[in-house]
Amino acid sequence: MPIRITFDALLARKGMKAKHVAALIGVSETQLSLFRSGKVRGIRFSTLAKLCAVLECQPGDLVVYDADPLDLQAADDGDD
Amino acid sequence: MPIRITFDALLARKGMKAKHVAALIGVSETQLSLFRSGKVRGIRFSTLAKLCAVLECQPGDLVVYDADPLDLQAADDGDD
DNA sequence: ACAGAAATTTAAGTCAAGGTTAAATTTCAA
DNA sequence: TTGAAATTTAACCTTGACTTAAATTTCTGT
Repeated sequence: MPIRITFDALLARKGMKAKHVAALIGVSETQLSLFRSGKVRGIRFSTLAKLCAVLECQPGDLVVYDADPLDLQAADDGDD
Repeated sequence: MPIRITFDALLARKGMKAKHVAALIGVSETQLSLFRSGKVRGIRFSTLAKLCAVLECQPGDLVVYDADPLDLQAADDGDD
């Protein structure tokens, strides 16, 4: 999966604990952990917005794309 | 919804037509149109990756967060 | 003004997965 | 070593990202 979650860097920079963030944005620790470790296949904008609000960041600070020349060929059949 | 889709700017910059992008990444024109106009509430990373691949961009170039001081208060009850 | 392409919208439907709670296990820091 | 933080698994619920189809609207060129 060429989409990588860069959550830890933000957390560290803000000096916050995941548990605290989860409580602040009203999401379960479970889900935040799954997101954090790249185990989710998508995200709702409502959740993304809350994360950005709490961490005072942009979506691009949480989710990045690792370019891969094979992505375009693989667009038709199933990827990830 | 504080998440805003900045798709049109990219499209124009690349000089591509939405129909073409839809065909390239294997997504319906319908869905791309809905995404483009901010009518979807989330996105799968597989789709996001394909968009990034075709448009040669980062997630942050497609999705931005408009900071709103009310977001944190609204985190508990329903937003969007 | 006309014609065709591109884009939007609505509707109806499928189903993957984002989300939850609960509980056990593992990791981390004082 | 002891408790808090984090991870993982499982079972479940519900949303909504997707699809196709078809009608309508907007855009573009001639």
